[in-house]
Amino acid sequence: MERAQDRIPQRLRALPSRLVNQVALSANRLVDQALGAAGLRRYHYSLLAALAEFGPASQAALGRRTGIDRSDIVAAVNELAERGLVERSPDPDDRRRNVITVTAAGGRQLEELDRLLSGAQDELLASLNVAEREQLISLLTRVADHHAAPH
Amino acid sequence: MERAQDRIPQRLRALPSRLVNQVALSANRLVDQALGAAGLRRYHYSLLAALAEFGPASQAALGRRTGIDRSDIVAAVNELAERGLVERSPDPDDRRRNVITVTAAGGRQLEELDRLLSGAQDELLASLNVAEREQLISLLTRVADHHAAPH
DNA sequence: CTCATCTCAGCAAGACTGAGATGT
DNA sequence: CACATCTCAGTCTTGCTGAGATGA
Repeated sequence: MERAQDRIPQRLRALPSRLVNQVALSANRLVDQALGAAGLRRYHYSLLAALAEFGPASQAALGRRTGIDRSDIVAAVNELAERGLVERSPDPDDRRRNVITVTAAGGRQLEELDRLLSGAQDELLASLNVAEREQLISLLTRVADHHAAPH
Repeated sequence: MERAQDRIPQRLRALPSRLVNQVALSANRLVDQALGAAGLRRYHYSLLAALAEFGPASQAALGRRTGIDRSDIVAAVNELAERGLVERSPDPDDRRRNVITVTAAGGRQLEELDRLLSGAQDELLASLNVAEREQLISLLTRVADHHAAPH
């Protein structure tokens, strides 16, 4: 019989790449939980956020802005439309496109999701004070930007 | 036609949970690339590291120490054994178990993987100086530990 | 003709579940 | 008997690719 909690190798515990993955896992768990309280998922929030910030858009543009694959946008928009949070209508200027628009209910839902998400971030960073949170965000942003850059 | 690079919503860019995910993605890409140079994967490194630090172990113990699922250990150990990096032999004290042992070649391979991985971490954190790297690691460790704790 | 858009069908990898065979 | 171990088969989810239909 082995000890209940086996120790994790130091080589692994110290690896930044692994640390970041663990934190990402916790983050995803907390965020999924929070958004799940509203019956929605991460990509729903991404879509609503993109629509709220940049206004009505084609599904292709939404895909580029949120990083959601072209193939998956269809179903996600369907789900939002079924709940009355967005409307899909043909673009009169370019009949290949659907223009997606947030409804009033969608706007209210987004505010609610913002509150839920903000709570999840607080939980995630609960062990850090305000200055430390800002520092972590700043460092992560620099690392992320460095690799997102047009190489 | 849309602009080539669509802007990402500020709500998303600012979210710590999202930042951490982006960084984790870059980390995984770099690490996979580095280990791929030796023809191995992340879980192979985890296994070799666990064996090197805690000595020969059963497959079940390896699973607990590395977080690899019991079902996936079998194949991973097979792959390492085929390459002659570990040996699988029946445990004389408990005949349900296989005892997995690192070979000399496995030890050398681990050192090589350590070098490759260390290079990947450097690439990942290239935009930070040494003090900043330590700070990031310390903050991430605190966040990770806070959520890993036996709640 | 070319390219973009929307849509669907299907693949591949990863994380997991269930269950059987063996042994403690 | 309950439980641990090793193994295989199969499921589910996610991110992606390919291709067809429509239209600019």
